[in-house]
Amino acid sequence: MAQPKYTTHHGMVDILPDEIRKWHFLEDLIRTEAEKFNFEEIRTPIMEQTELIVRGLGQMTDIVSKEIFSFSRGEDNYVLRPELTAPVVRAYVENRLDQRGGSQKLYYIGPMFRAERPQKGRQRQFHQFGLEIMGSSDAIADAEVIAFMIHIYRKIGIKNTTLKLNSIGDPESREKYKAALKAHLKPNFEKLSEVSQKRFENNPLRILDSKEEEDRPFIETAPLLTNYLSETSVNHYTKVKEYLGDLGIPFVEDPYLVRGMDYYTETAFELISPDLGAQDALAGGGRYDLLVEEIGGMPTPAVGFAAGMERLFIACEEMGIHLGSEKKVDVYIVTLGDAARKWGLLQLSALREKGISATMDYMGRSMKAQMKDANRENARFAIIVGENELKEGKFTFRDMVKSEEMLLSFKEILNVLF
RNA sequence: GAGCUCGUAGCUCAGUAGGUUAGAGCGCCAGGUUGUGGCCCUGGAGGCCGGGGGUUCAAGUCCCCUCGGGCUCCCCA
Repeated sequence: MAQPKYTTHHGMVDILPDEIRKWHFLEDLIRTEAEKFNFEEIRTPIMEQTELIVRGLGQMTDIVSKEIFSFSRGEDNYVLRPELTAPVVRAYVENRLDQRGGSQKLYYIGPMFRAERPQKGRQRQFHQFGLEIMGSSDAIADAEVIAFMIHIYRKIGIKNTTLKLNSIGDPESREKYKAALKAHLKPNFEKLSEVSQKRFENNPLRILDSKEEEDRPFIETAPLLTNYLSETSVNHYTKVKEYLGDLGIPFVEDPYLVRGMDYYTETAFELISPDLGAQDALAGGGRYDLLVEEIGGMPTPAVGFAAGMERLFIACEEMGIHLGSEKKVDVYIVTLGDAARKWGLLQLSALREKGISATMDYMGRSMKAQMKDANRENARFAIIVGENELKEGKFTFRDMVKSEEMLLSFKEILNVLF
């Protein structure tokens, strides 16, 4: 096929009418379930100040160092948001949401942008939903965040998942651990993979995450972060695990789980699925107790997660789950002749006024073509109107499912439709 | 940034050792039914065989370049 003149940018996809129903279904589900958990939606701009993202996620992270779309205009630096935790925290601080009292429970749905090489489950514009609880350091908050996340996947029927859990502690214990880890790796520095060598100074924790074969022996013998956690961190982590157990949410502890953003503290978790291929993370999140202060707000503990919507759809496909209903319309008005077309146009509004969805042919096609169209559009009923019907004031009212017809006045049709 | 792989109708794909006007199924349009959908039958529209160059009497088919898609590494949703 010849390549069209204009196409979407690499890694950016159109969501077409045939697939929009599953999006609506998922969005509706997220909204109704989030409200059951008493979360409120927040919408922030697609673009933020570059500095917010750099400071928030960390200069050295992969996302900031090579995956953000940014540009400047005059004095201002813009960035297409690569995630929403930092922007939500910004909004929380900027709008003094803490003054609403209590902890703030926020959820969001929307597009994110990362300049990566697209592949299965990875696009440059993709969609996430997620939630954040601001103002609570209690493990109950961690448990609720995870519970909501799991709840959504259970509700949809995606069962083949694993919840990975870890605690990365507070900054002090992490510093102590980093020192110990570096001491352990240093004698074999030359044998480490190239990426790991690069991370040795600026981000040694991520070496634990390495999938490079040559790193494995050193990772396996490395000290565990778990053993360097402060008493407070251990207590918090223990509580989280206890609550998850009580809630009947199975999890696997993964002491090597380290997440990509610098703002994480304490609890870190990831929901993975073997159905996704190489990009196996359905959702991920954790606690970020220092981010609010980092961005200029009062010290405020917080925890949240983000989930990839496209990846959720991939998991559904693999499991044969169909989201959303078929497209349909209540009434299709089939018209013959100009007078009938005008009559149809007027009755469309009358039907819609009553809350009935209705449509008609706009192309002046034959009756057969209109019936075919009504069928394709999944019309429940067809109203057929020509010269005779107009004269008599009685219209052919066809039940498209039962294939039965009656001759009724428009008023009688309205009665049947209720 | 690196590697692998694939580009033939709207979609899924056939195209035999290079050989005349490039095919099928689905979808679309029309007719069979002068006012009736889904099933069936018939017909039609729709392809610079991704683009450019080369080899050859002859290229969808072979070679080179290029563009685009998909997958993988890294990392993440």
